[in-house]
Amino acid sequence: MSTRRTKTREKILLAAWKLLEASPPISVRMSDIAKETGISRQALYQHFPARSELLIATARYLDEVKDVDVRLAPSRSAKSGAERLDAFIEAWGNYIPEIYGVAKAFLAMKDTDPAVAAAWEDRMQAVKHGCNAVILALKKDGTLSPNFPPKKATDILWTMLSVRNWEQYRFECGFSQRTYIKTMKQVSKRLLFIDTTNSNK
Amino acid sequence: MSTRRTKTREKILLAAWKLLEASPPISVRMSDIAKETGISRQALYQHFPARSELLIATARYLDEVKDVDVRLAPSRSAKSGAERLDAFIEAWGNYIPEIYGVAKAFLAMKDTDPAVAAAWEDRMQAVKHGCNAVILALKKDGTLSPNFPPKKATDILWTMLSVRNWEQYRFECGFSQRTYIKTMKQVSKRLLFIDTTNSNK
DNA sequence: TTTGGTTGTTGACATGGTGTCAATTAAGTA
DNA sequence: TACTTAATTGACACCATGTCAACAACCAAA
Repeated sequence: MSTRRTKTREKILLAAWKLLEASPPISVRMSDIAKETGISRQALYQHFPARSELLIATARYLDEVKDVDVRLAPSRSAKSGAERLDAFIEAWGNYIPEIYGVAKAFLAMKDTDPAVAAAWEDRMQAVKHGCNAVILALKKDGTLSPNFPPKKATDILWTMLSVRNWEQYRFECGFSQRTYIKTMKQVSKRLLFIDTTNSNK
Repeated sequence: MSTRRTKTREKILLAAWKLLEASPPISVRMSDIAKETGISRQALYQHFPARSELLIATARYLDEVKDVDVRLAPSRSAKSGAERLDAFIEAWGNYIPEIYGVAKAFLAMKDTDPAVAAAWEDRMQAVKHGCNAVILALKKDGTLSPNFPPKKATDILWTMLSVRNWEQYRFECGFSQRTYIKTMKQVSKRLLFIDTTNSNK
């Protein structure tokens, strides 16, 4: 039971997380994380062979703590496709701000580090699967617009809900988080639902 | 007439452009640009005090060569709002791939360099103004959906047409450039047009 | 054609961040 | 207490950016 090692490791991940999620955002160096943890920079490398590994481990740690599956439960148990769409946007859309710091670090590094790119890709594919499930539920209900084949509808929804777009809406367009969620629901419905004389209230 | 200086400067910009636009994309260092230009790395700094300045100058050079205004002319002279929307998407959407290499370099650097961030911001605001003009034309026609106030419609269209989204559609979703354009036209129409018994063919 | 100023070249060096290594100290446990 | 594991310190390699100084090549005008 290397309890000491485990404890330090967790302290490191916690420190990394805290710094990455700091606002205003700062550039987080290995030395910053070491200082925040209360150990030497070199000791960091005994736990994580590279910055990229530490980043990936931090993401995994987040996954664990934040329990994504629980958050997505309402979406999965929704009765109609419409409800499922709303629940999914609610869950994922409100998850983004909680992971944004780490996500930003991933996005900044994925162009230079293949391992980071792969880890990011994984997570984004998971989101895409979520989108796809929503689209399939709509199709099953017969409420998916015939304008878009399911695959394409998935691509569109997925792109619409990207972290980059969240970033733009929040920081460039000045949307509040609430407005963001409301808008995404509104837009996705208008876009993906079959045309009826539907009033989207 | 420092014709020699001017000539070298242009050679540098051309080299930078060529390398940034290279496919597959590569990370472009000052030494790479120097080599491509046929001068020493240090000589580069006699023309551009920093990498960021060189990048910004390259963008300006692109602006000049590519003549954005001419491309946007069809959009501005469109008769209806609908035509204007199509023309704008066509112009901007087909412009993106031509500047993508440089845009990518901007996006990678704007988080660390304020000057780069400002230059990028400028260009994106120009695009946003284009989007806004489109929305206003729709409103004037009375064909803008009442679901979205003009400002919000602009934000949505602008975000939809971001370089990041183009990137995702092209490389993540595997859209062809043609499919991308077609999809953006289709989505924007469906989203922004007032509900009539419109068949979007 | 020589002189002078501009442009480019070479080599050396500072900086800042990542990652490595070796020797040493401090804990924690058998 | 003795052994193992974890952390510390200090030094160093690497790589990209950016700076500096001394020197060479070029072009133009007198």
